[in-house]
Amino acid sequence: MSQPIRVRIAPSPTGTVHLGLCRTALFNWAYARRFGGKFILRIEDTDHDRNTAASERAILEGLTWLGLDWDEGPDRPGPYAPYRQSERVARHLELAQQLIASGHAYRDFSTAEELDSWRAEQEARKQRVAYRGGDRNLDAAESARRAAAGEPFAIRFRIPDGETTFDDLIRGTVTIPHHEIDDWVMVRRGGEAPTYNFVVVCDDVDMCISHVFRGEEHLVNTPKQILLYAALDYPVPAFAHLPLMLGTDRKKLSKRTGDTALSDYQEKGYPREAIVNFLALQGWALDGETDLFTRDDLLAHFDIRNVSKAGAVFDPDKFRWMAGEYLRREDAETLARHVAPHAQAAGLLSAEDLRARWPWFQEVVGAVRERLTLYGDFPAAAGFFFQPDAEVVYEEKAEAGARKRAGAADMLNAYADALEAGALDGEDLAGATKHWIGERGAKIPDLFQPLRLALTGMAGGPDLFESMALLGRESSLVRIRTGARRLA
RNA sequence: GGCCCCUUCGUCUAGUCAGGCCUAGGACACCAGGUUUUCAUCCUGGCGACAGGGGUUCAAAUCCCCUAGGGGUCACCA
Repeated sequence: MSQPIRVRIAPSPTGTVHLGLCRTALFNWAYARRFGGKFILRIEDTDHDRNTAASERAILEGLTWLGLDWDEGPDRPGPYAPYRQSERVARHLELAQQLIASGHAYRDFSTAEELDSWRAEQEARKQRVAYRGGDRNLDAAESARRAAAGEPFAIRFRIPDGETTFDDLIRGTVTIPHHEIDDWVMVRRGGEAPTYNFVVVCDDVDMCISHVFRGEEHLVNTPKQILLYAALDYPVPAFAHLPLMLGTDRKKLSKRTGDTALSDYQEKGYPREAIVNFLALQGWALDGETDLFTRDDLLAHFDIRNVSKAGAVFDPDKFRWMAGEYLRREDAETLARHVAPHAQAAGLLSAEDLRARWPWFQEVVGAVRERLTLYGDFPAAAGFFFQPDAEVVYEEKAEAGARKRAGAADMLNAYADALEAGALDGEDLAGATKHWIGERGAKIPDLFQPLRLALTGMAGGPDLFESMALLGRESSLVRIRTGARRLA
């Protein structure tokens, strides 16, 4: 294995950017970066109705956002361009012809109807037999003549007798008997459209891919491809089949049991490093003790050989926890910057407000940071700071709690009076307030609970005095007076 | 159903290749305490697993065999 390390991710641009794709990309990327290889992005857009330009863009943006940079790709031309499979079809067809000439492939003139009836026969016989096309042994000259006459055909790979054994970097030795494998279609009837299993190998060959790391669902495809490498007379790359990411139903992660799109997590405000960290933990562990590790830790220790074999059930709770860990480690400035888009999206304040009151905004974020798990939690946690003073939204539970305090309204008014009179001025408003409560023969919650309601409308929240400072004297007083009125 | 892969706490996993350091470690979740003006954060403690059965060995989570369970795959989709 002295050849240079070149790994790749080959997503098809259909739909959203799936977390499974992100993890496969991450492992390929990490391997390339750890061992000084190249990471290639190739778009698998073999002509299909589902391919969209928007999806291709989403893939490039998503991977870029995650910080998984590639060395060669559709937007980053390298020595093996182009990096979009649809642009390489001429080459695929050329190789297909070459394989017909060498006898590794043959033209199958079977019609769709013939195929259907063959399949029906299998069904009836209750026993599956691999497809060996009727035209498999057609005389070469005859085959060429019919093709020249314009008769439509598909090109199939000729699976020899025997079995294929290969060494999987994660699973060890895997053997699959050939009688399980169809003579598979390399080029569809019509002669213009090559299939996935074919182009993948053609392109991996042409791009000198040394290691193929992909999902376990491709494990049984591997013999087909290995046989093709041999037919093309090209060294077989190393393979590693990653365990699948499973949903809570223990089946391949899908929308059935939760969010699977990277964009879902971006929109909810998961820190990107938390996503990378969590994805890495799906099948790989740094040392078994440390769950939280940096990208550098990953790059210093990652090896595909340490990836586990068993599928990993995706645990949304642990993912959220991890997001919170990363979020809370951010400094005030960074956190505020990450939270700002969510505050705007929720209509809390405009871009201009944000600019004009940036230092204040940072302090507000700082006041609630312990209550955030995701950036997107900010509007719910700190929304009250942005509500009109006379219209603070009271949560039912909070209001009920405040009403249980006898004389809550009077208490609030009296407290407002004291504040206005400057009776509590000084360094320590919290201490002065507690002293004030004691003088009146009341208990702390008698004031604090209604006060919290008046100020924030919530039952929980940041420190009351910090909140008042952030709200400002005027706003605070209006809110307290309003609270007294509403509780009366 | 055939074939292939997999199997340690509910979940993610360490330990398995090189059998003894494992009365199986960490984390999430959960439960119970503590800190706190509330909520949250934070701290402490608890609960909790080697799928089952046979071997091999002085010794097995670790090696071998069988069984069971789960998953993947069987397209002119990718």
